[in-house]
Amino acid sequence: MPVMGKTRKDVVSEFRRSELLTAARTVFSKKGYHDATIDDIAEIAEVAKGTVYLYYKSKKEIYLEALRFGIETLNSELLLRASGPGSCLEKLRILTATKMEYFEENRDFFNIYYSELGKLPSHPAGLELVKDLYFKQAKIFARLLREGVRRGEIRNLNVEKTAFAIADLTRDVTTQRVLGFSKASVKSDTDFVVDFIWKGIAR
Amino acid sequence: MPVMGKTRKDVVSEFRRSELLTAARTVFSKKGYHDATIDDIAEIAEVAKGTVYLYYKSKKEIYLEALRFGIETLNSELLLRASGPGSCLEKLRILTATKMEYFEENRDFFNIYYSELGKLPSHPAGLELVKDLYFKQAKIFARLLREGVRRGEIRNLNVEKTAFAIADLTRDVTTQRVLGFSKASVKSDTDFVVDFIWKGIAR
Amino acid sequence: MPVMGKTRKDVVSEFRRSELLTAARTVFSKKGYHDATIDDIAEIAEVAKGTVYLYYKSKKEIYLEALRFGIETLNSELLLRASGPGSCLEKLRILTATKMEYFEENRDFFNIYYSELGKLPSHPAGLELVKDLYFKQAKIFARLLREGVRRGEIRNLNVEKTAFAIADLTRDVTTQRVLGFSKASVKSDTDFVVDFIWKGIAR
Amino acid sequence: MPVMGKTRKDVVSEFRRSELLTAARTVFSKKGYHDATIDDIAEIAEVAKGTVYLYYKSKKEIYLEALRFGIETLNSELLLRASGPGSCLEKLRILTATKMEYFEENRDFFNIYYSELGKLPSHPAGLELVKDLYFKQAKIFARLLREGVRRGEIRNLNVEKTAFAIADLTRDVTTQRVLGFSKASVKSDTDFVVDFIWKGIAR
DNA sequence: CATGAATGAGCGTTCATTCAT
DNA sequence: TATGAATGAACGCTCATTCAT
Repeated sequence: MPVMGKTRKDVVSEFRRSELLTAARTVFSKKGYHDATIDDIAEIAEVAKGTVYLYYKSKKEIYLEALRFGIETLNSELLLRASGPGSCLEKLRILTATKMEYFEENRDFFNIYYSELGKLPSHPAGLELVKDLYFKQAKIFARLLREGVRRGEIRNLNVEKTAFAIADLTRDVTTQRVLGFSKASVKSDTDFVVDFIWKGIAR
Repeated sequence: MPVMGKTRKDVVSEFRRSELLTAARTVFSKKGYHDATIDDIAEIAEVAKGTVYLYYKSKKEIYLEALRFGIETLNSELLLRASGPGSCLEKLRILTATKMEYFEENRDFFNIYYSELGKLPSHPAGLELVKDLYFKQAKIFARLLREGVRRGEIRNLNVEKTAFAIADLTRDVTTQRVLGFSKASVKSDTDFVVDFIWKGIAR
Repeated sequence: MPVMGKTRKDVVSEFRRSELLTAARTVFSKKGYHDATIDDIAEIAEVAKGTVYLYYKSKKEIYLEALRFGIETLNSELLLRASGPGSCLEKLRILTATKMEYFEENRDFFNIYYSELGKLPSHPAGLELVKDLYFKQAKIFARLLREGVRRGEIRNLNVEKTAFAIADLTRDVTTQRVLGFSKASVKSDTDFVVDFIWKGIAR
Repeated sequence: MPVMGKTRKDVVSEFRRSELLTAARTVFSKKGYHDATIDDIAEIAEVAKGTVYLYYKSKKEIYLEALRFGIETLNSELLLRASGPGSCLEKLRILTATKMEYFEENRDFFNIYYSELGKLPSHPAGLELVKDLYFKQAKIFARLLREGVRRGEIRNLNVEKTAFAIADLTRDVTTQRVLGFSKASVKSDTDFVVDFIWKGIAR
């Protein structure tokens, strides 16, 4: 009995997939890709091991899915906030704060993203994800920069490279937080990043 | 017949260790820690599997050794260059260039450093290495910044956080190079980083 | 549908454990602890190597389990028989016969017991087993002797040492049988042991 | 320059063999056959690993040689003492004491003999050694018994089986000493054995 | 003779994946 | 759909043995 294009089955199925994804994120975050086992994930998700394979066809798939989900959620959020009104500096602050807070609230995801990212290009499927992450996200910042340059709020600079640098700096500071090197508040660290960037790019 | 305190055997032994380290670096770089096998390393080094264990007592040891070697070599280089004369900007340029070039010439090392770093804190021995890397290197930049502030070349800012940010930015740009996102020359990328930083920190 | 507190699965699982234990006993008996491989055991039990680890967590565990099972079964049997009525000589004959027959019917176990015993005290878990074997069994004989002394059937002697000697003599004669040095019937060898002991201890 | 049929080389060679054998005995005793390594033996003997193979062609050979040497030394000693004058009881006491003391003074050997004996029949070469041990030694006791029977000092009994039993009892008591179950003096334990046996066999 | 670096077969154990129920 | 027992390929590490020096 399909409702809204989704049968009851579909709903249950999606629910399971999402439950598993959450479990996977927790486990991958805590143990890393290799030390995480399907059993770990199944246990957290409170299903049997075989059940995992009804929803994901391999360990790698569930891993990439967890990564993709986190990236896409973050990117949607950023896109949403970037499209609002405001000066370039205001938007930069909003985007940076959004990212910092997202990482802060989703350390599970950040750990996966941060610790396993470097190995992704070896997986064929991983490369696309990296592109998604770096490109889509950098694009958001790039558009912001371009607008700022046009409006004269920002000096003339290499937009692409700067966009990447901005995206990375947020990640870097979060890394320092995760490793315990920065004990400052999220707000304070956000301010630092925005300040550093703005000084570097403002006209 | 020992010469210069080293017997022929010592020389051969050191040569083997270094050969193995190079092989390990290649393999770890290509496959990551977990997917690399001792057999892979042995094959590249053109020795039998057992031979590896004559020089390193475990897979983890050879991995950490490869990482440590790369870090220490880089840090020595940086220390050396940082102690010379020159204005703050000149030194910043020298340090950044040194690091960029080192990563460029030692991509194997960079891959290990970049891709596995996130997992190191789980190894007890790895934590010390991370500290070495982040702290010692950040210290070098921090001293530079402090001097610049004193001399009035640099505006008043959070020296520690900025030092980390500078260290990270070089790494970030190299990542973009490794992933193929930046096709510019090392010099050009170096200039970008220095420019970005300097604009961000100059008085 | 649980019956008698055991589900079908429990039954299957116990069956497997016991199948594996039997296989292990065969293999350990033939090759000794070190030369036996998990593959050997798996092959005899007609399962894959990994399956063994579903039921026992290590080679040492399955080995100790095989040893423990044999010892406990024997000791139960002895305790049961020792508690019945009868003169001291009659009981001595019964116990000796029980042990001889048990070894005869469980040569696999005897081989493990005999051939690896000497190394057990090096395993921490093994020590307890040795104590179980030597102490519990010697105790059974010691109680018998003490009773005999009290009743005046047996001369005054060092009960503890004699108990050990009696326990050992049965083992010794079985060894001679296993090595092919004694071709006599179990009954005949049992008679010899009982006779030898009784002459040595009777008033 | 051969002297007494032995060249200097032969002497040196025999010396090395014996040094290695002593080392091997120590190591095998402490660790058992499998856990002992050629490296261990070489280290104790203060030679290089390769040197061991100049004198013994395999680990198994050196092990069997160590065992054989211990057995033959003991058997020679027993033969020597058994051929002297004296009553049957006196001789029994002398032989038992000799064996007990030999084991006591050569616990290294006893450990090998006791703990690994059971596995020997699986080695083809080992079987012969076992025969040597059991047969030759039992023969010594058997001859004694036969003489005793002839002289009327000993009752009529199964000489062969009794001889084995006597040989084993000495071993059994030593086992109890080694495992720490008997804290009595060698003399006291010897007395116990002789007494037990004599009561069991005397007319 | 002596050395010890090099070899490589071998084994215990793990775990992603499958499949009968 | 859901289960979880079974599978077997894979890998780190050891160590008896060889052989060039």
